[in-house]
Amino acid sequence: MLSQSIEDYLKAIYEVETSEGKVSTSALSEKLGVSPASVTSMMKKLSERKLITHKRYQGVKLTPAGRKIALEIIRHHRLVELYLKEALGVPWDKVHQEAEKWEHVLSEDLEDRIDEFLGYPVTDPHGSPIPRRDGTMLVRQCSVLVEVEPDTLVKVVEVSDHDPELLRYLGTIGLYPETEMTVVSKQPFKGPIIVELTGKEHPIGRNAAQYILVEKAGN
Amino acid sequence: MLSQSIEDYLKAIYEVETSEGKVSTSALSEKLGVSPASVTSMMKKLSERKLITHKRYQGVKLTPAGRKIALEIIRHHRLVELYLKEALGVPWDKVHQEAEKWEHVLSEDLEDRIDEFLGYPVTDPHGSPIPRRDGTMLVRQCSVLVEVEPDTLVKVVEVSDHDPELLRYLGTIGLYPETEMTVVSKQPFKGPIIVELTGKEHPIGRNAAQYILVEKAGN
DNA sequence: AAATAGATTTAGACAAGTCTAAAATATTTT
DNA sequence: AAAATATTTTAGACTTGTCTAAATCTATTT
Repeated sequence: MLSQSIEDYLKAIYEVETSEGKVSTSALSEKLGVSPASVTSMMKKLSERKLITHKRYQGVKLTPAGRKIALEIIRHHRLVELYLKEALGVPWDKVHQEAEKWEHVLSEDLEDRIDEFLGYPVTDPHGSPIPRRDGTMLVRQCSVLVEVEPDTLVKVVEVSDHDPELLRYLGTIGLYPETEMTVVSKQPFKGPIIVELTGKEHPIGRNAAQYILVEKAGN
Repeated sequence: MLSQSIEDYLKAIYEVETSEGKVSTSALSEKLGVSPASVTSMMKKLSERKLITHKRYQGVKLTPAGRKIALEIIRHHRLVELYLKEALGVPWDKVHQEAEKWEHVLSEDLEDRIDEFLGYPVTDPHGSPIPRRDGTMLVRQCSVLVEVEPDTLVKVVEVSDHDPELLRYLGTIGLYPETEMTVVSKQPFKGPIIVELTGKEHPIGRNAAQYILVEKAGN
């Protein structure tokens, strides 16, 4: 069995790897809320176990074995998020926090039962793809909302789950994965992006719009 | 926040206290699968935190604060057991093992949602009473099956969850909490107890019968 | 290309929880 | 009641994961 710490590190490495390409000590330190020195010492341990490769002073990379484990944890996390929402009505801005704990205690048996209960779902409540048991994951082609040209009809694909407050705001304006909306305008000087959705216009900060993934819709 | 270890110790102390009255170092050592020395050192820590009182070489006792925490954990455990059975169809011989992990990661919010989903239940799948949020718990008057006189109609109240194999056997003969059955005979020389249930007779070992609680039924 | 700033690693300490072996205390047997 | 046995505690070590401070390496600036 792997410790919860090791699981957390592998997941963080996977996430940084996907979102930023290179995985630095400081990025992990920040993401996990531990000192850089702690990261280095854990990297040593993960290297010895062949879960990552580590070149001194150059970042870190998952081995296939490490990636497999990271994806299992992420699968747990996302299945649990969806389960909590569907089965127990936990609001979408709270499921992440709960799943952070549950992902480490989910047995394979329960994973399967939850998967079945949910009808073998493909995405979690934020639209993130749920890794399959075999370690593969759906890849989608989509754009960041902040980069979409005005006057485009888009469909929301995914919203980052890292900020509960953003999720609550998006909930109040009805912006969820699968929602269609029109990008009306981009205000200058890093001003907000205006979207139209169920007949109303809503501002979305540039910063927030970094965390919303969309694809061109309909037409 | 309390560590998982501390929670496990408090729960174990509560359980030994209820089932044996006196809580010795060796009983805890056995129950928790750690060395006696480890128990002593943890007792020191729990004493300092005023969760137990400890007299050297005489056992240990929960303080009201310690008991409250123990009961919260047990509440989590039993709610989760019932939830896993009701909502996800986990068989009753497996819920205990899962609940051992989940009891430590259940938030108050989720505890309430599960409680509501289950309709504010009073007992878990093995018939054990679920402590209430306020730290009180139903007390019932019942007998150990092994001590019941033959020719008595009894109703099963509670079955210990400590041995999955026993639970599977009892499941196959249809012996669950709330089931009514007749004690037919007690075989001599520590032989089995014979019970009649849905028209058939089944043997139950003396040892197993220690773990089955019943009350006089009907009449 | 040298100086400086920034990132990473090393060294050494600490806390939690465990262990084994030895010492201290209780209990049981003779 | 003394001896033998069993239980509990102490002492000291080990592991995991963390930290701070200092040393080392890399990248940037001038």
